[in-house]
Amino acid sequence: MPTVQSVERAFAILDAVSAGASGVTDIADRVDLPKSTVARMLSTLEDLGAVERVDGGSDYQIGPRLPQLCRPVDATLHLSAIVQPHLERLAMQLGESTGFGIASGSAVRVLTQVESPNAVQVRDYTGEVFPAHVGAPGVCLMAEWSQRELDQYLSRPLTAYTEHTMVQPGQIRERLAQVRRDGFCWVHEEFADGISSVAALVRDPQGRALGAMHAHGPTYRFPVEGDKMWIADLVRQTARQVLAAPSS
Amino acid sequence: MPTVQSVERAFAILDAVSAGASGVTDIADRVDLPKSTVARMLSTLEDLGAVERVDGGSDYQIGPRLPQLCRPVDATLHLSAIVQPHLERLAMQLGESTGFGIASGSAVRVLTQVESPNAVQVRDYTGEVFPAHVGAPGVCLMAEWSQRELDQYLSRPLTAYTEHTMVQPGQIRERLAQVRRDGFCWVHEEFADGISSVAALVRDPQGRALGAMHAHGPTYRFPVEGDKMWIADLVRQTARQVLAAPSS
DNA sequence: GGGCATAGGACCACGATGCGGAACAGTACA
DNA sequence: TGTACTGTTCCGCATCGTGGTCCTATGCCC
Repeated sequence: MPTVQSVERAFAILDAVSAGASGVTDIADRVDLPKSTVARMLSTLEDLGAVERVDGGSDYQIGPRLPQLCRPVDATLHLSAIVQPHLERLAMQLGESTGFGIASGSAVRVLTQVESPNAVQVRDYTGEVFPAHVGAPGVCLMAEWSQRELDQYLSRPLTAYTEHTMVQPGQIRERLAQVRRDGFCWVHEEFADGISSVAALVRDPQGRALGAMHAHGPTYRFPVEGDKMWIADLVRQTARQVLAAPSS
Repeated sequence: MPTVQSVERAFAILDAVSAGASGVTDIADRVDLPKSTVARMLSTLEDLGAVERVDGGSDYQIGPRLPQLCRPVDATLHLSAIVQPHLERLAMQLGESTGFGIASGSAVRVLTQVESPNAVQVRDYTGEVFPAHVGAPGVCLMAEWSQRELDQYLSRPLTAYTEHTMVQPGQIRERLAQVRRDGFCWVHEEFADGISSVAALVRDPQGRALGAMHAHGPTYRFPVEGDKMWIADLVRQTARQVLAAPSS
């Protein structure tokens, strides 16, 4: 099938811009095309937002359109976008990182994470997937599983992520019962050394769990002695607000 | 100036792919063009790497070319690439984050940072610019300034980033003399609360400072009591090796 | 297994669009 | 002021992109 020359030329020009070419003549030299051809292409690419002029001058650089194309719209991004302002507010209130995860089979995938205002903080886990039992969000989601799903999960040996990770089925069942009563879950140094976290479920108006919101921080400062209950309350309240208040 | 229709169409197709369209017919519907036009465009975009087929089938997704265009080649990236394996080895050896910064006027710009193997670590500062006096890499670079440059910098009030930041010119001059003797610099909680760091210069074969390599970590565990000297030696040695050993 | 519906892809006549040379305006520098 | 260079615009021309058509492949249903 014959290709479209104009599109090939446009990408050659984008290559040159990306590689540091500056003005029309420079780019024309690099791609071996007449200046008028390059000027017309640049004008079109600029209209499209694929390139932009540096400080309104006559030097070109890659524009915002290409990064936008690289971030494909994903159904879960919509949910992330709704949750995001709540996570940001919670991060400011607690001074720690916050995040949101959804079920991925019998694991949990971190959809989005908001950085702590502190320089020392937990690293970014966005996009990563973990077994449900090792972190607070996963435990919250497990509390919603049917008896059959739970039995199946607990019927095989569980992975310990630290020496503190709870892996005994009996203990896990007791923990889940407690989570169902409390509406939140604290996990200390089970997911990773030096990290504590608390999570609560985000539910839709029908009461189904969409995912779990969590806050986590270095154990040496989070939680402060005696603060566990109000922190858990705050996370639980924030989770409840996700689909109750308009996001803007 | 008239635009190039084919390029506009190509981007409309990229938009549709990015938005989740799957096959030729789907995309043709979304962009309101004949299938043959869309098929030809997709074939060209596929040749260019801008789109690719999902699992070799007939569904399309955004290809690797666009992210490549978004990362412009920068002269400093070459230097980063050379430094990177050294930073990675140092991060493994120390168990803390490492990084490399270069002079940017009288400030320091962090070119690259390598994560610590620890879950609790210093956040990523890559790309950020700081006044020279507030961090170990900047102080190392200041030690290379001429008397005139130093006088000019110290003639205006300096910004304190924490209550520990050294901002008195006399103290700074003494510190710089010490750094010239030692070949490294330790900074504790001056750049940010809870962070300590040590840096040493990376020099070219002519002895000129290209930038400064550093390691930093949460003060509660870095450095361990009594380890400051061997850590500083390790950073200084690693910095010396950057342009001495082949990078691979 | 056969029929049907749909999608993908190749082909080709045609004219619209893109090409590129030339000229001009603007800017920087000696 | 003159020169050199860059960016922009115009326009005649023909090449390239268009889009309708048709064929093949695939999946689904009976």
